[in-house]
Amino acid sequence: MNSNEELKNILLDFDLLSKLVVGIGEVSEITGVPTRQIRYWEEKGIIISSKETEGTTRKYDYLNVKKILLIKEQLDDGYTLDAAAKKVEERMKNVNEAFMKLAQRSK
Amino acid sequence: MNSNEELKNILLDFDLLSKLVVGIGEVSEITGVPTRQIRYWEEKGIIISSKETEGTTRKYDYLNVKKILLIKEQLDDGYTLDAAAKKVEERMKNVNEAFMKLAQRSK
DNA sequence: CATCGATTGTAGTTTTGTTACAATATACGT
DNA sequence: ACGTATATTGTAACAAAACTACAATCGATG
Repeated sequence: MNSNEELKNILLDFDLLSKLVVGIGEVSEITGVPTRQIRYWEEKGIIISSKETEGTTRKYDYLNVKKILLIKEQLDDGYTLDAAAKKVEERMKNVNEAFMKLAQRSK
Repeated sequence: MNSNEELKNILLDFDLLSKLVVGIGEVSEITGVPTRQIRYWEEKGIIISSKETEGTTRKYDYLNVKKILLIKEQLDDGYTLDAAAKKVEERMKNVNEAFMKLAQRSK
């Protein structure tokens, strides 16, 4: 099986991938950021889980988790939370765009 | 930004994607298969969530969800559960392989 | 109609997540 | 040192989601 076929196999369900939303406990395990801290960032408007718009418990998709990881990086680098958030916001533009396009292409 | 760059952007965290494991309720919403039914398939050994190996509550990764979707398809086509499972097992070989390779490549 | 395969229902319990309060810590300017 | 702003953490009381272990149901086939 060649590379294109592999890719297609995944792309076919890229929209499935975008539906994989995990709980806050899982996010904490993946990223190493305590749940309490994640909720705090959310209070500040830096992270927006799917809860804001619907359900009762917070759910995080790939883009959210990615963002949390990036912010953590910046904090470790010595940036303030706001500065980290701003920097990451920029970087996320590219990630978002790429993700969305791939999701779109697979429909 | 060209296609390769987009792809790379995603591939960079393909291992993150593979860590996104969702709860049974979410799987049910995504696939349309009732939680009760998913647990039943698991009893029969057709689906293997992460619970068997670790935690206390079941978690499902992309491959698990994909498998559930495929089994549902086969059932709707009139196959028995065992037959569906067998057929899907074959198809999953390719999906597994592709997924693993992509995850690997991104390290 | 009895049996098998497949699914569904549910009570009672455990795990996970939520809010809303407050406490703590660190840094910075006056 | 003191006050202030930023950032994080703790926790009690409550709500949601998931778990197990029973049992019931339903359709097809011998």
